[in-house]
Amino acid sequence: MTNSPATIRRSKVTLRDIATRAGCSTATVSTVLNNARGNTRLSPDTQKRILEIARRMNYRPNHAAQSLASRRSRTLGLYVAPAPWSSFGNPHYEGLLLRGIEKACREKKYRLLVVNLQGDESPDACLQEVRQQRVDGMILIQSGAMGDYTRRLLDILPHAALIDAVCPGTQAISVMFDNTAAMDLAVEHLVSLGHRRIAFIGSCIVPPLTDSVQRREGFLRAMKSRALEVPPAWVFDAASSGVEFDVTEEYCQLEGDRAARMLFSHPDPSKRPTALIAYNDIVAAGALRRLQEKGLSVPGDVSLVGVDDSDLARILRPTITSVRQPLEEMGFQAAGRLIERIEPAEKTSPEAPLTDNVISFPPTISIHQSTAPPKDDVAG
Amino acid sequence: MTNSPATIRRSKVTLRDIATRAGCSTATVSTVLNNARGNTRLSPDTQKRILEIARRMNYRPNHAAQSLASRRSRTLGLYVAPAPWSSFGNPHYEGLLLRGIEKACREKKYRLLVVNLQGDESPDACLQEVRQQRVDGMILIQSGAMGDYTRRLLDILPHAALIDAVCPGTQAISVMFDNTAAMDLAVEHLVSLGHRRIAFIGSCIVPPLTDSVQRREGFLRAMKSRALEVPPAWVFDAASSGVEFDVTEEYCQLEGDRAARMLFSHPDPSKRPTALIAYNDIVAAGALRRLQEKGLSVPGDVSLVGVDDSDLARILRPTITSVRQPLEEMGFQAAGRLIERIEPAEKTSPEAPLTDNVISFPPTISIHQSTAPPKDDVAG
DNA sequence: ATGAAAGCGCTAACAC
DNA sequence: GTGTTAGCGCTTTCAT
Repeated sequence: MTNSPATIRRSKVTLRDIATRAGCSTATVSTVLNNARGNTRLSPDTQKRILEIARRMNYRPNHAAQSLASRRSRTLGLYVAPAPWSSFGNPHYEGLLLRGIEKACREKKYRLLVVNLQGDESPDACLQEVRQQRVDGMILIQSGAMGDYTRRLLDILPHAALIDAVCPGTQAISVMFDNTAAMDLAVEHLVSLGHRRIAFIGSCIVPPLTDSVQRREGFLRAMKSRALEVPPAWVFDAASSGVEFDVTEEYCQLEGDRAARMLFSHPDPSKRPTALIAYNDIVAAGALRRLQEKGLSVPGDVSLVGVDDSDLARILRPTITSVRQPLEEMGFQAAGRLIERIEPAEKTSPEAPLTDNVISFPPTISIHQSTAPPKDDVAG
Repeated sequence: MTNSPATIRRSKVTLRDIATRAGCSTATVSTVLNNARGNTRLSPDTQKRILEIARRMNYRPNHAAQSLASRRSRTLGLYVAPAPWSSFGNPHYEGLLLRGIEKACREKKYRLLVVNLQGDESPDACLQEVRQQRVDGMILIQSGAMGDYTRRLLDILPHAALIDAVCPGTQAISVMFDNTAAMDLAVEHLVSLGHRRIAFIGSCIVPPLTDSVQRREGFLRAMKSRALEVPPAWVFDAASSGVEFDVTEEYCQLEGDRAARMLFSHPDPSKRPTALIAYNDIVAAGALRRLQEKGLSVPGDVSLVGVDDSDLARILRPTITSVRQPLEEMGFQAAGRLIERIEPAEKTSPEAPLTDNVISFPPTISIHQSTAPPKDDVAG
C-alpha cells in the first residue's frame, strides 16, 4: 500500500499509536526513535520492530511537543541587522552566507527561523525568540550596524554566532573574513603584474564600515611591506573625503566615480596610479564607468580589482578581477559551530577543548579581464 | 527597577507565576492575555491587574506550549524551489518578495521558517514541516520549477500561497505579476517615443520559463494591437533559437548578446529594429554590451527596455529603462492572505465571501536613460 | 466572573 | 531490557 495523499493527510500518528501497534510503551518507542540511552540497552528486535512500524505508519514527531518536553527547539534564528546605508542589504553577501547556513542546518537537522532578513525588525526580537523557546541560538549578521546594542544582546543570548564582527568578552562565536589578507592578495596580484602605483577606493559610508577601514589599513600595510609609496590622495574613503554623500542605492558607485575622477585628473600621467583596488565590485563599477567615460582603457591604461567576485564583476566589460570571500563556508561554519555549542556535550570527546571563539577565513582571487601589466613600467 | 540583563535572563516567567501573583487561576490569566472569550466576561479590574503584572514580570508565552495546546504554530514556511538554471536564484526577486512577506508576518504576529531559500531542500520538506506542526502554511516561490510535483504537494498542504504560479483545481492562493500588461507598458512607452520597429529578447532557458513565454506573447499581442509588424527573426528566446546554451550564471547575458549580434548584423539599417525589449535587466545588459561593442549608441541608435528595475539597471551606463514588478506588495499579499485563510474565521464578517484565489498585480515602468526617440522616424 | 481539570504529544527519571 | 510516572507550559471546556 502506497502513501496516498489521503493517507498522509490523515495520519496524525502519535507515539502512542506506535506503542500500541508495537505492543510496548511510549517510553520505549521514544527511546528507540531518539536513539537515546546510548542506543544499547534495547533489544535489537524491539528496535527493528518499532522502527519498522514507525516507518510504515509514516510517523513524524510533533515538533511543539518535542520542544516543550525537551526544552530545545532545534531551531536557529537568523537576524540580519537592517543596514542604515542600504534599504536592501547586500543580496550577494547574505545570499551566499545563507546557503552555507542552510546547509549546516540541514546536515544537523536544525531549522532556520527568520527573525529578520530583509525587514527592519528590532534586535530585541532576537531576545523574544530565545525567551519563547522558539530558537536555541541566533546567527547575527551585520551586527556592526547595531553598535553597542550588540554587546548587551550577547550578554543575554545564551548562544550566538556573529558573522564579520567580534564582541570581546562574550562567548559568541565569530566568523570573520580576513580583510587584511584580502588586500595583500590584491596588491600581490597587481605587483606581480608589474604595478607599483596603486590607489585604494574605500566605501563612502559614514560612519565608516569596519570592513572598509580594515581593507584600507590592509592595503596600506600591504603596500608598505613591499616598500611601495601611497600618496595620501590615493586613498579614498569616508574618512578621507570631506564629502557627505546622499546615501542611496548607488552609494558605492558614487565613491568609485568620484575617486576615479579625481585620481585621473592629474595632467601628468606619471603622477597617476596604474591600478585601482576598490572596496567592492560596486565601487569598482563606479570607477570603471568614469574611467571609460574619460577615455581610459581598462586594463590597458588602468587595472582594476574589486572585492566580492559578484555577478556584477562578470557582467561588466571588461569583467572585473575580484577578491572572493568564502561566504558559503563562513555561513556553514557559523551555523555548524553554533549548533555544536548548543548540543549538550554528549559527543564522544569527553572534554574536547572548546574550539576557538573566533575563526578567520582567507581570501582567494578571481582573475578576470580588468587586470593586466601596466602600459609602461618605466615611470614606476 | 529596570530590566537588567540578569533579570531578563532568569525570568522564566510562566502563566502560573502570574496567576500566583495575581491571586487567580492560570485559566483566567490565559483568557485575559489572549483576549479570548470575547474579551468581555472578565471584570475590568482583573484584566488590568493581570495585564499589569504580566508586563511587570516581562512575561513571554512559551511558544512550544502554546503550539502544542492550540494546535497552531503561528508560523509560515518559506520554500523557494531550487532553480535548475541558476545556482543562486534571483536575489533581487526573492529579496523584495521576502521584504513583503516579512512585513505581513510581522503585522500579523507570525513568524517565518526557512524551509528552503538558497539551499536545495526537496519539496517534501514542506510536507514534513506541516505534519510536524511546525508551520501552519507554506509560501511557495518558483514552484513552476517543480513541475507536476506542485499539484501533488498542494493536494496535501492545507494552506499554501504560490507566487507567480497557478495550480487550477487547488485552493492555493496565487499571487501573479501581469506579464502581459508589462509588455504592453513597455511597447506603449517605446511607441509613444516614436518607435515602430521593436524586437523582443526572451530568456534562453530550456525548458522555457513561464514568465518568458508570457512576456513574448504579451509583446506580440501589444505589437499586434498597435498594428505593428514583428518579423519572426525579431523574437528571440529558447523556443526560437535552435541553440543550446550552456546554462551558467551568465545565462541571460548570453542571450542578450547573441540577439543583439544577430539583430544588428543586417547591412540595411532600415531593416533593423530601433528598439529592444528584453526579458529582464540581465538580458538587457548582455544586449547593451554587444550594441556598444558594435559602436551603436544607446539610446542614440537603439532604445532598450529591461524588466525588474534592478540595481543593475542603475549601475549600467546608460541606465536602463525597466518595467518594475510590485514584488514587495506581492509578497505582502501572499503572506497576508495566507494568514487570513489560516486564522479561524473569527473575524467580524460572518460569511465574508472568500477573496479570490488568484490576484494579479500590474506593472509600472521606471524610465531611465536607455530609451529615447528613434534617430529618424522616416524609415518606420 | 472565575476556576478546576483534562489534556496537547513528547521526554526523561527512575523503578522493576 | 522495558514500563511507569510525572511533568513541560499552555488552552479550553465546563462547572460553579
